[in-house]
Amino acid sequence: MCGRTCCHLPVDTIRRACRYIDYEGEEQLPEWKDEDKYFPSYNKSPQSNSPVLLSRLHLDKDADPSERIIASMRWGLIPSWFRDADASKLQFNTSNCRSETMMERRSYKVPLEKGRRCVVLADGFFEWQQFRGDKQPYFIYFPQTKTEKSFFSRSVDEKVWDDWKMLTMAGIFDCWEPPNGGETLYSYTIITVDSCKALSDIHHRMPALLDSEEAVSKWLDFGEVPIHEALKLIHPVDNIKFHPVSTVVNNSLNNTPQCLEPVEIEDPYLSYARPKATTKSSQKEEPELPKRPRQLMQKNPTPTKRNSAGLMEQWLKKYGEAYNKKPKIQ
DNA sequence: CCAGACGTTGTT
DNA sequence: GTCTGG
DNA sequence: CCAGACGTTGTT
DNA sequence: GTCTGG
Repeated sequence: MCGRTCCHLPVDTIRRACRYIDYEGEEQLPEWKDEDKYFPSYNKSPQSNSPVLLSRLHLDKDADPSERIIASMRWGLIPSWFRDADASKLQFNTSNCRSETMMERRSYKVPLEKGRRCVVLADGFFEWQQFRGDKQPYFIYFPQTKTEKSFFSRSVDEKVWDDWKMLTMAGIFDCWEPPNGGETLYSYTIITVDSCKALSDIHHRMPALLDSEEAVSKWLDFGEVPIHEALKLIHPVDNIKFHPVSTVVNNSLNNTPQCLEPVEIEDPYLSYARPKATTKSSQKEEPELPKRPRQLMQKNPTPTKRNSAGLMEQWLKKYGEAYNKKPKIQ
């Protein structure tokens, strides 16, 4: 599941991390709508704003459909029909959306049918593993080109973050007009799936990750890629790294780099070791033991099947597999 | 037809 | 136990 | 997601 | 606004 992220990079660094190649083969930096509504934090919770990618076609009627923009949006989707004057009065949770039922849920089906697909950006997300009533948080993120360790020390040179590969999560957004007037509120939900093998020891759900440029492009391009094609992108993704972090992250007010710092933890598997019951009378059901989380080395993701025609297909032929070969800016 | 919901997570 | 606020 | 509140009257 | 339950 996904109820906390880290997104601490400044606007310009994020824009550079989001450079991409459009269908004309041109390198682009996305424009940022509502730049001033984004506040970087090592500890972002629902109701706060984070950067999301979306097709410019949502805002400009005759934009190139492959053109991406970044917008600051509220985490926790407010359906367009919500009538209370205060968005925070919504009486149900929309920070996550189950992929299995999203086409049946009124709050998600309607925006999905309008093509309101977005890609939520973060340095990574946090997940809490439960054992013996305790909770161990982990930081979870895409594998990096530079060694992961170089990002997490206390005295890290902030410039190393220029090389961070941001996490890209599939989301749905909606637009809400405050009944008493004011600006349109853009808000989003993060789609969840069963967890991948690598994460299954930590938790049984995870956000739907888009782990290639091709997947991001298809999820965003609601003009070229119909829902039934886009839904094929929503599945567990194993291309992931993680490490345990301090419980400092538990309190969302703790906005410090310590939230990312790896910590040594007592092996929960060993901590469960105890004598086995030998008599029939004490043959109670043993509580299930959490397994030792392992850092699994993952292969490159297999490219998604290509189905759509026209510009999209041409673009894919040329750039679809250029994933990770980021062209330099200038 | 009207009334009322509209959502996810986890869990002994 | 359940909801709100961060 | 976790942390922390969960309530009213009247009072200084 | 739209769907489900009665």
